Amino acid sequence: MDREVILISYREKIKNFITFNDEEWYAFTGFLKIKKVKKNRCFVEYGKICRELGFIINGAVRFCNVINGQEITGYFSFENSFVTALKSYLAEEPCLYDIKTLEDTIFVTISKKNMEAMLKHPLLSCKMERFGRLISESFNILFEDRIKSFVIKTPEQRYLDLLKSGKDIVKRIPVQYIAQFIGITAVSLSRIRKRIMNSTLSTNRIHT
Amino acid sequence: MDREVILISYREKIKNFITFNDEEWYAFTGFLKIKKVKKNRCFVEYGKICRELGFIINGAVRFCNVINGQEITGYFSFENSFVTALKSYLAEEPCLYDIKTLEDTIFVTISKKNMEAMLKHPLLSCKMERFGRLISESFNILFEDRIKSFVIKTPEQRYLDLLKSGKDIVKRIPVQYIAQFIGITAVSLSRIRKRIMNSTLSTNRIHT
DNA sequence: CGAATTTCTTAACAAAAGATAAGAATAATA
DNA sequence: TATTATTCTTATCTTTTGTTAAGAAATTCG
Repeated sequence: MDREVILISYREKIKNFITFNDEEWYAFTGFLKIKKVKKNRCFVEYGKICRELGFIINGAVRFCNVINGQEITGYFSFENSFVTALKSYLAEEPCLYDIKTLEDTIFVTISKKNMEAMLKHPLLSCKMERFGRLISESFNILFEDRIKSFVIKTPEQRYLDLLKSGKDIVKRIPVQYIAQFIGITAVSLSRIRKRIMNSTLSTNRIHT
Repeated sequence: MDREVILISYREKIKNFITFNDEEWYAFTGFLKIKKVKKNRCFVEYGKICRELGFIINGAVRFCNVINGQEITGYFSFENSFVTALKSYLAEEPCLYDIKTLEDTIFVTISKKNMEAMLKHPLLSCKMERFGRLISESFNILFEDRIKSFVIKTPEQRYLDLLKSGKDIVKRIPVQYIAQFIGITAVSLSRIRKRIMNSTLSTNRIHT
């Protein structure tokens, strides 16, 4: 995919966040970069300051903590969503996890520097404030639900919710990562899955 | 406290998010309301759409889910922080929890309607986009840490982190609510506290 | 101050999750 | 296709948490 095609796709996909007239679009695209990252590589690396706000055109990433030498994946993002190491990006401090690609992934990125330039740019300033706000708010909505699920739900309920949601994460992500996403070990999730299967089976038997 | 005093305090406290010249301030304050809520009353009520962005001048609130007839508190906010039922406020959907005051609390609030008016107001528009963005981003930073703690830490570690942080929540909040905040029962936290105490004692003994 | 209420701790048992290791099922790739 | 490697499940045992109930400690309020 060449730059022009990717940017056209990007413009379409972010139109719920921001729209442009041609003049603005021309100015805006000058600040964008395309970044192609092969499978299992880092988009953001532990210990470094994340200076990019990304948007996934296609592909997927996982947010990956290393605890006692073992990887624990806390989150996923798929195509058509914004990705960044939020705290690191916002506070300009070293990132405490990796963001790694699960597949070959194409990003459109805005560097922090360019974002700040746009926030001062006469033509774009106000629009970019809004753009930033809407992106940030969309993260808030995701996060609020996720925190609530940890506070009021059991791991089993969280897994059932995931199944019900029918999200990409269920279809495309290895079970071990899903377990970590839920906050438990793979072994424990395996037991939960068995419990669910058994109770589903016995329920079906009653009804037939 | 009368309105003028409260607003002066507000202006000072939010200056990291937004600053005004006198003309802007005059316009801005026209959109603000003061809300005083007695202890143990709702600032936001389950099932209703939250249409206010609040800021706590003094007092404190808890975010309170009702599960099987039992209250579970998932979060707290204290003076000098913004409060709203985020998802409900942003998506204009019924709120799925209460926000209740822990003490008599004074809020400065911006109604959604007024916020939208300001976002169109020639003098304030761009500033308010930014204001909204910065508030939203500050929530994101809090949320990201909190989610990570659920994914990679045990309840015991989460409690120890809280102690280390020395936050108001440790000093001002009943233990049972802290347990819920951590995602466990009060009984379980009680055991954890005992474990910690014992290991602290034995450590001290070794060193003396 | 004293009674009543609420909050916190402890105990006992059940249920769930963590750790480790080994075997089955899948997927990758030579 | 056969081999290798990875991922998933199962088993066993330990640790932790949930549940319920009862008693201790602290608060509230008349």
